[in-house]
Amino acid sequence: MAVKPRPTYSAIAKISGVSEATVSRVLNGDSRVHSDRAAAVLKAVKQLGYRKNRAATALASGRTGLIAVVIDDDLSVFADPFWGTVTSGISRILMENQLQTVLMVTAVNNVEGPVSHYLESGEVDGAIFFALHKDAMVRKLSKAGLPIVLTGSPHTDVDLIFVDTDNFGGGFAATKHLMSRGCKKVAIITGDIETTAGHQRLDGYNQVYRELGRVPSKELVRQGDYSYESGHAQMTHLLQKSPDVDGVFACNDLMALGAIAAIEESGRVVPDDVAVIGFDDSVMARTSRPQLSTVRQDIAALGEAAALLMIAQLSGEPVESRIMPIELVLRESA
Amino acid sequence: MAVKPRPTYSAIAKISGVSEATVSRVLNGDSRVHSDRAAAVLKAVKQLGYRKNRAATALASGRTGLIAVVIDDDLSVFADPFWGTVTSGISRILMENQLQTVLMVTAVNNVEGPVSHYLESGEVDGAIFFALHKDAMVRKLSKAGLPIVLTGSPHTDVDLIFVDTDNFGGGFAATKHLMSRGCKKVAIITGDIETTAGHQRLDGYNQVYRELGRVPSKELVRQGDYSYESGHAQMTHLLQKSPDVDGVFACNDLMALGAIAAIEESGRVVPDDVAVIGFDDSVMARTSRPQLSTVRQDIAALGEAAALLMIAQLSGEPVESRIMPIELVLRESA
DNA sequence: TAGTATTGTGAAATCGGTTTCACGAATGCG
DNA sequence: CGCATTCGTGAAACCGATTTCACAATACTA
Repeated sequence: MAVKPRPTYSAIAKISGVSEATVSRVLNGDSRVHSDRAAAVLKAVKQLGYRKNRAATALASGRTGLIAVVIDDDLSVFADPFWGTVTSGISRILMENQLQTVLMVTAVNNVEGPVSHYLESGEVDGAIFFALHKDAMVRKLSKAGLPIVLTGSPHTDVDLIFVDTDNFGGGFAATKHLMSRGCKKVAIITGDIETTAGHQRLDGYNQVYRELGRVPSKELVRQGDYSYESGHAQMTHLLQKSPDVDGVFACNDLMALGAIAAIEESGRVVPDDVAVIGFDDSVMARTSRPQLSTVRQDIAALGEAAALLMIAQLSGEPVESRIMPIELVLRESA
Repeated sequence: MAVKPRPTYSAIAKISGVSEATVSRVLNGDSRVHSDRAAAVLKAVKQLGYRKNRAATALASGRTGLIAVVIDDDLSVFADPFWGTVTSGISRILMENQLQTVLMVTAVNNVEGPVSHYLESGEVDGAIFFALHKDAMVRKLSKAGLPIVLTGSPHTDVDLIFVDTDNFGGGFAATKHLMSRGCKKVAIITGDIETTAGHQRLDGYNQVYRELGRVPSKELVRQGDYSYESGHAQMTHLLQKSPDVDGVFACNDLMALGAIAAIEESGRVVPDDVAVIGFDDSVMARTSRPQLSTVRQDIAALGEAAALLMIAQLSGEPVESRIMPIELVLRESA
């Protein structure tokens, strides 16, 4: 009936013959404690199977041991395994460092919204944000002193810490490969151009042309929205306006698949008539036919990097944003 | 410089002219407070923009306001959007009820592991588990008094609360449809047969045969592991051993796509020669060609139901496990 | 060797709420 | 109308850690 109450400092202090203050010192790595006393405390801790009460620690120290991971509601957590993977990478690293992940899937638009209030009021020690469209709120929180890491580049390049895929490099590598396999007229179907990631991929694409001393005609740059349907629609448009297009870099796999569908519907063959490269290396890239050549990002590593940057910030170390390398995965479509 | 300190009960008590005890009563809905005093307190609260300190509340009341969502590491959070969707459903509902989601992506096998200890030691008010392979740990925690909800049926049907898709109904509906479109010899590629979900889908399949007074030949029941490759391999095997198979129910979309690939490689046509139905209605089902007929589960609703069951448990209401309905989505493959 | 600086330690205050307890006032009952 | 309840309230204890502060013991300076 009577559940055995969890041990507290009081019990440890009694057993090891020191004061609670000393117990606290030992457990928080204060070096000024005599080693034999410290040993006695640690022994008692082990003997009792003691574990700190997080709430008490939080109240007394102001540190909660919680890191928020904030995901915009609009975002396709619902359809895109990408964010799940990033999140589990984050969670794993945080757990290894005695931190827990608080997941908030919610509308992040509002600077005065509940999320903002929650994060401001010290319920978490830091926050990791995913791919924002606006960073007003984040900047406000950052100014208020909350350690923050963005996953995905910030818009205004203030001094926010972020991790991101090498979008430019990915766009460059994909386009370059299309060129070097003989494509003369390489188009791009961009994603949401509002996002930095979308922009950077386009920049990579343009850079290839630039290095060849060429300029892509405006018609070859089509704007999609990362959906299958937009890939299909933009490709259809491309094939009508520029029937001699022979290569396409789609800014994600979903649009690439849409594009391939459109190409085949037009009676052309992938990759012989039109080569296609996607971005993400999602499951679909392997399971589609033809299998999709694509730009792979190490998504779990992205999450891990984000978590590590957060931990570094918490421990007061100087931190620098990180760009994660990409890898071109060649399959059948290009 | 000096940051304005957050208001506390003390401030509210002073402004509204009552004691801190009364402030607490008002803020916790104790009905015994005079309405005019209560009004004064609420006014002060609003005026100060007061928000409770979660750590202090947790320490004093023993309730942390946190619900753990525990995901087995092995699980394909990495490749499967399924769990991300469930999780965001959970998170949304919990947030609406002033609860936060603590995400733990970790190996759940060990009854004596860190997760178990963490959950036992009162750091969270409850835990929602995803698709377990063993429920020893969960049963232990449940016995220890921690409110628990499983997503996916438990193995040993002790009195654990769970939400699950109508796997039986899904298997039944898919198989039935194949039969009624004229298939004579319908095979099944099962998922991990260790999981209850896998079993139940198979049971649904068998039930259709049973109602027709038939028994599926052993050869028509092939065991996969939910991977694309296993779908491909099992289908190839099927086509060799039972060349006259004309319908396949694959227990997830990924295997269905693998099966379709194998069917087409053998020179047959989907759905004319062999009709295929998957399970999940993942993105791939829409983007593949032929588009995949499949069993749709309302995944977000699954998460929401799990969260609601948790909330009900926390408030002491009697709760019952829930089975969520499925829907057959017919596209091109069957 | 006297005087100051440094260490190691425990008592007690503190963090910000919740809850018990005691007590006066208001109500119910006979 | 007198006594037993019930109600509303505030003072104070409490939750379990951390941290300040004072003090004794030791180490260093001159």
